Amino acid sequence: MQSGQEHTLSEFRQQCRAAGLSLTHQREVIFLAVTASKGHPSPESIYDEVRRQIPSISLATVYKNIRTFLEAGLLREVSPHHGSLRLEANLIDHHHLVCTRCKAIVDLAETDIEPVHLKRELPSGFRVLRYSVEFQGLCPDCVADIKTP
Amino acid sequence: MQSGQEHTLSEFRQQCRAAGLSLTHQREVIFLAVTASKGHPSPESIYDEVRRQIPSISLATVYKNIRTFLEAGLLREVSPHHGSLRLEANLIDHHHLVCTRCKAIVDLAETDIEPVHLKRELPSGFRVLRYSVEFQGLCPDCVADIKTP
DNA sequence: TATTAAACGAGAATCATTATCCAAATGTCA
DNA sequence: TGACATTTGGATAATGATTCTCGTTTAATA
Repeated sequence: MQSGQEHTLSEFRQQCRAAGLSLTHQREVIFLAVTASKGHPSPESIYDEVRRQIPSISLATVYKNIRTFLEAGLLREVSPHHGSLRLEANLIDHHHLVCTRCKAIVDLAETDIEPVHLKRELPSGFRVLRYSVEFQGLCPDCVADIKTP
Repeated sequence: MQSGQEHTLSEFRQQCRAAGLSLTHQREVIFLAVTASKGHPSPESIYDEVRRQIPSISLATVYKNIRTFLEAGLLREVSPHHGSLRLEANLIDHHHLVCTRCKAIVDLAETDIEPVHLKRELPSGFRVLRYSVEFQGLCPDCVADIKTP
């Protein structure tokens, strides 16, 4: 185990306890693999990584625990609607309101927000073509559903 | 056919001509179904809609043409990495640089941009919990690849 | 340490999407 | 306009990602 993971590990154990999740070796290795990954890994790439330490682990176990961690708030998914392709015919720059509960997406006109300003230079060499702001939250329907379940 | 689609339709025909795409009845109905949809439809929901006008259409035809439209730039997909779940352990608010070519995602600290300001109220009832800015473009590697293929 | 509930592993099942292959429609040019 | 070459459509098989099932193993706790 590399140095620097001890802290993450004890934090992880504490988070599991707080969330009422059993501590298993598989869970520790999976979670550490995600945090150790510099990028934004896919379940498959985590599986590849974890198998180096637990060759017998099942892909289903990786998926199951990733989902558990997402539900417990220990991990987050980058895109709130990765499951199915979503289309738009509006090619003009604009922004999105996304309901994290029902996955609804509502457009917000480019002119509805002040232009975004960078405080510093971007990582070298990245060529930005456009940007869009994603406001995450709850749509009116889901707000109502939560208040009166 | 509802009023107001004639304009979209003639525009569509012109875009197809410009892109060298054959004009078919299926393509027209599919494209109009996407533009008529107020939200951000999935292929499946477009299929359901289109079948009301062309009951014999195949789901594969819908997918094929959606892909064609995306490649020709007639449509856009909402999420640049919808294909596979991507994780992050960084729960602190931050932003993303996304390479539209190789799908790489790089974090940008919350403090790297000026706070986003709304010019007007959001659509009523939407409760915003957080926002993040997605800068789309090309990462250094892909910039280099394009220059020297 | 014995009991019980939760988690694991293997593989089947499901869902979204793409590929294949033949028939039908489109585009073009004489 | 008619014939031909090309593209597209429809049906269905195949693939890839993800979830489910079920019998076995492990963790939590008394």
